[in-house]
Amino acid sequence: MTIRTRFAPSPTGLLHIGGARTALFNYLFSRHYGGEFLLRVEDTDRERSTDAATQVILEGLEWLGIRHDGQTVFQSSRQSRHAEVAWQMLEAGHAYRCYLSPAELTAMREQAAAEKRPFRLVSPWRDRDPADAPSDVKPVIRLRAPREGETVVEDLVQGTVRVANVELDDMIILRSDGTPTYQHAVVVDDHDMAITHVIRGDDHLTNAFRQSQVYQANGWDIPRFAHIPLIHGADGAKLSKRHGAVSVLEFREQGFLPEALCNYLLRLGWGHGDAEILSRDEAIALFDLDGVGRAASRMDYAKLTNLNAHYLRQADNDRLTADVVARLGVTDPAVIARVRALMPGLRERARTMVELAASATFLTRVLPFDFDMKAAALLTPEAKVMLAEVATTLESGPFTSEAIDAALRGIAEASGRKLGQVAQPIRAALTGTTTSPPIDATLVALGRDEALARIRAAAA
RNA sequence: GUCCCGUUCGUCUAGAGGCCUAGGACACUGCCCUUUCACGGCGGCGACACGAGUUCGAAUCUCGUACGGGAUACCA
Repeated sequence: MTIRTRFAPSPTGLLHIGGARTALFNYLFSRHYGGEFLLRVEDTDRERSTDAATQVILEGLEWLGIRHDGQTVFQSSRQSRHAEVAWQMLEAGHAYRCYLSPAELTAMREQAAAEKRPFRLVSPWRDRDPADAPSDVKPVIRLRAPREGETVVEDLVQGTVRVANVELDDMIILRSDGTPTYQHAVVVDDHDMAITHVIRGDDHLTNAFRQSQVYQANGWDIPRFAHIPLIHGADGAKLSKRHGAVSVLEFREQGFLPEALCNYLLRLGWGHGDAEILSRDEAIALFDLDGVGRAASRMDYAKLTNLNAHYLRQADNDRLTADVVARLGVTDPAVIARVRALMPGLRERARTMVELAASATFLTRVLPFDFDMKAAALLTPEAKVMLAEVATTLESGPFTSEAIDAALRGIAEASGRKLGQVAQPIRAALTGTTTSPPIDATLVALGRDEALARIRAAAA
């Protein structure tokens, strides 16, 4: 049997990291078993769904490199099929028309609350003669759920979960306006799409009971369920805007690489021995549902950042340069060349693209520029004399890393200074700061003309 | 309220009755390396929520308590 999974977001907001991880797990699981991964946009709530949100979800998945198979299914386009199934269930006696008005429902609920007893709706219309139906109320269609026994869900992550059927009331499958409810639509769609494994957040665990009943009423095979724990904020509370970046696209803005985010998300709630760094291929080879934990996990930016630094160090220099140049708004080919030249040294020192870009800004400066406090302090009268000497020395000879290194060591030795005492003032002159990649590489990236101009300006 | 789920270092996790004096990673921290900043290397700190029980033996099994989370919609 071909394994088929799906990711079914509702386009009512952003693609947050919890959703992204759910998509990742579905994707990895299907790939691991050589199956298919489908995408279904659950836009049945017309009020809250927007095209913009759909686009954000699509863009987020693409950025993360989570590709789905086949056409994207829009749930709204399947409403007639949902209704059709509802009518069939009605005809077969697995569902019934309920004429309870919203007002009556509210009254029943309030009374139950007042009496401090749990509210379990038992609709009088479940067994009442439809001939008694009031003519002024448009009915909803409710599932005729079993009243006795229990419903059991064999969950691949949570284990066997069971609930007494008396706890579950007859849910609405078709609203009075003829539109399907989510609980019904999901089942019909998953069945029609031949989904074999439903992997989703555990906030849906209790929905699985009701959905199982719909499958059973229709005589359909129930897919395997896997309810994965939610991701919480660093404070342990449910993820929300106040936790900083929530949307995956925000992570992109904050300078995280998609491969780093995927690796981080994979390890959040899933483990495989001591494996920490996993490429996409390794993840596909190793991923399985038995490695998924049951407890909610917290978002940890420090770990994400550390992972990002790892991937930054092995990323392609041209790719990083393009990103940095875009973030800095640089268009001058000469400056772009400097950034590219120094990229191997820069990327060793940054943890995010934002930091990388910041570390490259000195390459875009135009004389005269400001020095930060520490850099300015390095430019003592004595240092300025030395800088003039350095400038003179570097005027001739090959302007290569090796030659520059040799020349600077010569100056240090001749003047009885440590190399650091020579390099730091040069670094200050070149960058206006006290940190940069190795001084020889920095000089080479800037080019002889620009480098000497900066050193002379600082020596003056 | 009721139903369902969960609980190992600060965080992510390894752990499927003896291999656990509980391992790894991040964070924090000491030292080394060093051309600044990083990287790296070697150390340190640090956890089985609590209480009963089963067992020769429990982080691992059972029950209870506490604390979290989710669900209880003509939302998804």
